Amino acid sequence: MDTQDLELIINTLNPQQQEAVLYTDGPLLILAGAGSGKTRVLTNKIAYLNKQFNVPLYNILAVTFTNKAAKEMQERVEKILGTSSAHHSDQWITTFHSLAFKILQRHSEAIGYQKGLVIYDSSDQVSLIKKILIDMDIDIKTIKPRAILNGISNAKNSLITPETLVNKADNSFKETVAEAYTQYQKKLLLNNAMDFDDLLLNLLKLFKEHDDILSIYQKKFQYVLIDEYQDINMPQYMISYLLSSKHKRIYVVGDADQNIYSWRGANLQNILNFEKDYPGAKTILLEQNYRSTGTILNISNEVIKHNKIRKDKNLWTENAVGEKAECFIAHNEYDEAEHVARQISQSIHAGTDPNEIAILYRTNAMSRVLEESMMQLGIKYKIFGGLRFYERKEIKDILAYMRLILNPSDDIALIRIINVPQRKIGKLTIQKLMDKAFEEKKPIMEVIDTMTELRSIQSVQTFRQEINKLRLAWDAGTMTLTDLIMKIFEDTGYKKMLKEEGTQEAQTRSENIQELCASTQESQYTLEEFLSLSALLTSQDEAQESDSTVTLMTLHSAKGLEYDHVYLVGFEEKCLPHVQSLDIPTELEEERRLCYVGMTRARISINLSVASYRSAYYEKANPQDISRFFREIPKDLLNIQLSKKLNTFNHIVSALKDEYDLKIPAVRSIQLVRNKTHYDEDDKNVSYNYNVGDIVTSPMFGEGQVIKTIGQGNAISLQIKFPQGSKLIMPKYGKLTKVE
DNA sequence: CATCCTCACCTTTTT
DNA sequence: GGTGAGGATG
Ligand SMILES: Nc1ncnc2c1ncn2[C@@H]1O[C@H](COP(=O)(O)OP(=O)(O)OP(=O)(O)O)[C@@H](O)[C@H]1O
Repeated sequence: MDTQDLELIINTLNPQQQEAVLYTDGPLLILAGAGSGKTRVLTNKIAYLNKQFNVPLYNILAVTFTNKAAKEMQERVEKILGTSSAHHSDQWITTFHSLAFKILQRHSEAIGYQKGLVIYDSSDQVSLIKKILIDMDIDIKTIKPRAILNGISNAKNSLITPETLVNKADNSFKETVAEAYTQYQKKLLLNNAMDFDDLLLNLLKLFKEHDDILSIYQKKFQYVLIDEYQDINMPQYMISYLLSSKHKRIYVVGDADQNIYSWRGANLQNILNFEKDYPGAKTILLEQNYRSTGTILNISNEVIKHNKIRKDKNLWTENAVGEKAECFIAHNEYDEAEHVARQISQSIHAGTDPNEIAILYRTNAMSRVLEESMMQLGIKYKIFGGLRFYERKEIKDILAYMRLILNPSDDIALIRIINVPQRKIGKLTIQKLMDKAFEEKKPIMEVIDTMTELRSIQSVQTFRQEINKLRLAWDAGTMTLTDLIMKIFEDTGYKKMLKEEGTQEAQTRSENIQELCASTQESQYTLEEFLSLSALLTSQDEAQESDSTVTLMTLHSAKGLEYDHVYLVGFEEKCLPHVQSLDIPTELEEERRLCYVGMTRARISINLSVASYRSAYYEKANPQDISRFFREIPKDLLNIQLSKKLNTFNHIVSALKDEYDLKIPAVRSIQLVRNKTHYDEDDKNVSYNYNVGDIVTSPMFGEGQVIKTIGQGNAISLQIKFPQGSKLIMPKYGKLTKVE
């Protein structure tokens, strides 16, 4: 039996991969390009350690980049080992942040925290820092809270303490950051809370200050495996170093070309110096790509070669050559989105599994237009990123109640919900409570009784009683999380509030809370586990795999994933590469790596698209140049397709036409000619006579009503409201018929 | 104290 | 195009 399993683990790998799995004597660095099976090696290695050496899974620490990746790896390991190895409860295939949280929860007192740690997500951070800045008499209009938080986060990622930052501050902004940082950490501690960065820092602190505790985990984690090592930051590097410093059984995999998180402290040096930091380390290169077609690999390799700061590597495949990459030149982002949605729709009708299609973009904001097109064509899709479930107002409100029940000194939670639903406790009252708490350096709950002069003190006391009642009920220990959520929802009047609002939106919110409830039905978590988990879960973890849906996400989120068909939209200068990185060579190279990551997600096809004009949210449409990365793709591996909707003169087309074989859309070229002759006639003979209110039919959109006319004569444009939305159409081109 | 309105400004990427 | 701060009004 066992030997069979072992063979299964080994035989599905090529010789280099096998070597990587079998080598267990000391530090191991696996350097490899995209799709070469790095993750597969790690997965099989875990299975191998378990099967060959009987290493229980609880002695193996495997760190992945996202919770989703961790879950996937867990599932794959389970599949290889069979369900018999149900060490379910004590599995450590996880992310650095979850690892830190799990450990810190157990030892919070050792670093000056109490039990019941709370994790602050980014909106909690913002409200806390705002509060601090206001206390510091700083105008949050001139100094943006986000900027301060960035400064703090950068400091943390470089292991700089508040004190050091104060000493290093050499201008007033830095001084502000340093002072805010100091206050921020104090407040967090007071609220028994940590932000994401603190999880790592505090774990490090725990390990550094408590040899005995470190030693427990060094013994526990006999093997340390780390995926995506190129995107590890300083604290993460230190944590993995400490954990493996006794036994040196640390196996890491990474690809320097996929380093895309340097902006949040990921340091390439960590992987480049691995052999130096871990003397005697063995390095294995994986060079065969199993994921993509020859063409896709070729294109990606050519693009990434243009990075100067880079070691070249030889990545090859035995897969079929495959199709050329498509590149669609659209008029604007709407045209682009429509085209992408059409293509996808056709592809799905032709039998493609929607789950095997992904649309990738540089910024979250770009998803909206795409979503609209997907909806119009009735294509089911899911979005990674954007607003997470746990970041929705109503969910956070309920969670805030839960936080306050768990931890009465959580002022942020208190302020969030003290007047939701309304209890006639206004800004002034809250301000006074905050001031008092600030003065006395006590949590708000504890200063309430000293504030008898407040007009709405009665409401505040009632509120406190309400919370205390809920806490009492919970502490009795007979309630499940589901019960608690329902009780909060009903007893606080939240449900009533939503009901009375009566809007569609309120209905949705109510449903979301029900969903939160449902999600706790089967969980075994304690209240604090549940709360912190909810802060750690990202949008990536929430998606249900069951449906057949197309995936939309940012290039960053696509890391580590793979799809048959990849649509890479916004392949433009200022977009990819992003405008903010154009002047900074190192960041430009990171953009190129991002492009490389995106392209190498594809197994079968890459579909690029470019919008000739794109409007950045508040601006009007700006002409866009095609991405420099486009020119780095070998010409013979590209099929360029022009949109029918392009203006007669298009800057991208004229820039490309001498070098590239541009396919003029067949329909359009005929139309052009025909229109040209018509045009002359039109000029003389036809006068378009459309007025607001006219009913028209269009072959493309069906029946609609004119809601606006722009221009006149044969150059008239009509804004027409169709069932699926309003369109701007020129009757000259649009073949409209007037319905009398 | 609550609600409605206006105006400014905006996110690049995420655990 | 949307969110949040701040002001005017009930
Ligand atoms: N030896 C092999 N034989 C067949 N298929 C393989 C082999 N090794 C890996 N694969 C497949 O190749 C694909 C890529 O593997 P994997 O995700 O492990 O690569 P990776 O190096 O982690 O990629 P990336 O760095 O791009 O995320 C997967 O579908 C995997 O199943």
